[in-house]
Amino acid sequence: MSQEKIRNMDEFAALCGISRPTISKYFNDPNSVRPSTRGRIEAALKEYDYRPNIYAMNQNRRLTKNIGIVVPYLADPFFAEIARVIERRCIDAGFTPTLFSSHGEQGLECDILDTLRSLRPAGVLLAPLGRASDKKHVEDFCRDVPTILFDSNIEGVGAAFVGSDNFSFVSQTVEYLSRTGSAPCFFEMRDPANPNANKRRHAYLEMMRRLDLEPHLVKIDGAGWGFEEIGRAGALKVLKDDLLPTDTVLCSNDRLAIGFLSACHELGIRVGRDEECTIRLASHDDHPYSRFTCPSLTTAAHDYESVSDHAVETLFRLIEAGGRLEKREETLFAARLIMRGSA
Amino acid sequence: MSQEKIRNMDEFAALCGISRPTISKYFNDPNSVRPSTRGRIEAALKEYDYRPNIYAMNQNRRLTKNIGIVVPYLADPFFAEIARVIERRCIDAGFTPTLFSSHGEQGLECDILDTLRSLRPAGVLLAPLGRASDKKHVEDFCRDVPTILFDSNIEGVGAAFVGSDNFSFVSQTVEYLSRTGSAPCFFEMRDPANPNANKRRHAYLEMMRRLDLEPHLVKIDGAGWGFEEIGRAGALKVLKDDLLPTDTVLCSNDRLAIGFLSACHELGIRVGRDEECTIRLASHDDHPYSRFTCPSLTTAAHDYESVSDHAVETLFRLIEAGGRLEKREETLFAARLIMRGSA
DNA sequence: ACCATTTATTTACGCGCGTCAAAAATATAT
DNA sequence: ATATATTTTTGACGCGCGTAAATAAATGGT
Repeated sequence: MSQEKIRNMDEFAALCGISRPTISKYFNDPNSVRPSTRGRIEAALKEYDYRPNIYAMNQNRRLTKNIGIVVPYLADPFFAEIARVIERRCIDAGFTPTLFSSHGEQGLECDILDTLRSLRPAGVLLAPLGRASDKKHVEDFCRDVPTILFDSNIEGVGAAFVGSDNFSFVSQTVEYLSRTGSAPCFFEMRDPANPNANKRRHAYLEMMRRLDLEPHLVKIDGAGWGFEEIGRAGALKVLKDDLLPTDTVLCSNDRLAIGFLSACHELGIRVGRDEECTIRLASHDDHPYSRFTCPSLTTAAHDYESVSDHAVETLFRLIEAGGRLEKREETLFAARLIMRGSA
Repeated sequence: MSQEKIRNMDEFAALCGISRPTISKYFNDPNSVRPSTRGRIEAALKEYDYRPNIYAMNQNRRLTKNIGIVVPYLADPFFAEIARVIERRCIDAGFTPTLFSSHGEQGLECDILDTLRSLRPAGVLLAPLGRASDKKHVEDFCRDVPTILFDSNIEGVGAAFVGSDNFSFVSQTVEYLSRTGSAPCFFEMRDPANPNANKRRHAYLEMMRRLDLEPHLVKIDGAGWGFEEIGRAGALKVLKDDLLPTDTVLCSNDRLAIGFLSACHELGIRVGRDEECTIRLASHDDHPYSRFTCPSLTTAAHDYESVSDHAVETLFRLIEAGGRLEKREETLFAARLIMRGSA
């Protein structure tokens, strides 16, 4: 490989023996030039490693090849995992994804959207904070930038929503639990930030009604995104005060359940479906760690693959269509029940 | 707020009644203009919301205000957490951090460095893959871009390294374990990707030598970043075949320990320091979930704050110094022993 | 070998901002 | 009030690339 530093596209074009506009065309779409030309360019690319100045490129393109990925809380392995898959899909499609985490803060989410707007991305995949989002700010953003919402929906905002079907999660866990033992109570935060939590509560109540069982909501205090600690503290209180109406507990999500398990262990309460266990515990999300808890967690799994694939595909469709879809789409994927040791 | 869209800095300057170069100066450093001027600009900024085109800005600046943050595996909450802290520090200092994850893949790490190079960042905070890194590629990158390594060191590469003192981790756990019970064996992957793992093994051997105890290394198979599963599978094998030389186990890191605990639960083996427990387990890292395991994990905690603060501060110093430090710095922070239920 | 079609080249302009030098305006000190 | 130092303005150039129109060359089918 030659060691000369190439300053710009003009120099590189000269070294190729090809005109600059053709080189420019190549970088915008390698297939838009004749195969023989492409070959010559790529040969030169091997020899002198030249990369166009992205800032100059993006300044003049009406749309960049950037894609913004925004999640509410990256320290939650669930989001880290889905972000990873989405990122990969975008790269494979020739885009440049940039990952942002709102860290559970409204202000930061707004800042990220502002930054993103000035990055003029081709499109954005946004998992909003939910109830904690500045709805108007998100709405304004989605009007200007082609955006797909995922994980948590905001009615009417964005070109489409792709997520999981909360009813399918809860119906399967409730059905399974009540079929194999006593009916579950529903363990959740009093004031959940994520709209999925509300959907799950409603699904629980609806399922219990259908099965003609008496519903019990166990609401615990706590704010923020430290769900494990909130679940642990809530469970300690509930267990100590003997406030649990049943021996079967269905947590709104796995992170609460992880905290619940921790509290049980602390109090010497055994969880599982064996004889000597006094509590059965199930949950929702199939958090990456839920298979390693003690006992491992019976839960309803997101269809990660489908959600991320469909979100990305929808975004590409949206981009191709010039930023507008005929009408707002909502796609929900069903859960898969994963039976493990805890229930 | 007025609704007119401002197209460029010229228009905004006209609306302010201030010349464009002064506006430009303001955006580069708000304190470089007279307070009265600054006031007028900021008043106008409230009224018409204008933001300079970042692409045009960065094209002409010799150095951008971007900072790259690269971690080996973002789905590991340890890295997610440290990335979060670092990100925040950079934002507060007026930089624009961009987060990248190598997802444990050498190729991706190289791609990220290439992308980063063309982003012309002011500086980069890089936690390399370690042994899996393409050392030459990283070295070349560090020659061109001001880079601070963190978490895992590559000798002589980058302007500085900031990390944790592995000896301090292991010395504390080994000392504690052997003082309060039988001496620990060391449970680790046969072929660890992270160089810290090797340092920890050496520290274990050295500590055992100093305490005049017989060391036992328990090496398990497995590759990749799914440490929990590797730990679980390894522990299952070791426990079933009764290969454990002692009743006290020290895991190289918490994620292996989480897998170990899972295996113990599966086999009905009780872990902890109580009478009825047969195994004591300790580990290193203070992984965000280690307080919620059953039992909670006795571990040695990173000084997250100090590592991230010092890494960021060193990077700022490096940037101010124009990209060169007098000599390569290495800073290690001591661990803090966290005693919990498992040992 | 011819013509129609596709592809590449030439030339030139514009994008939005950084930056520089010289001149003008303003602030601070005496 | 005057001299000096600081800040702002004016005017102009350049950055590296996208893009468009007109022209030239290459291709491919007959």
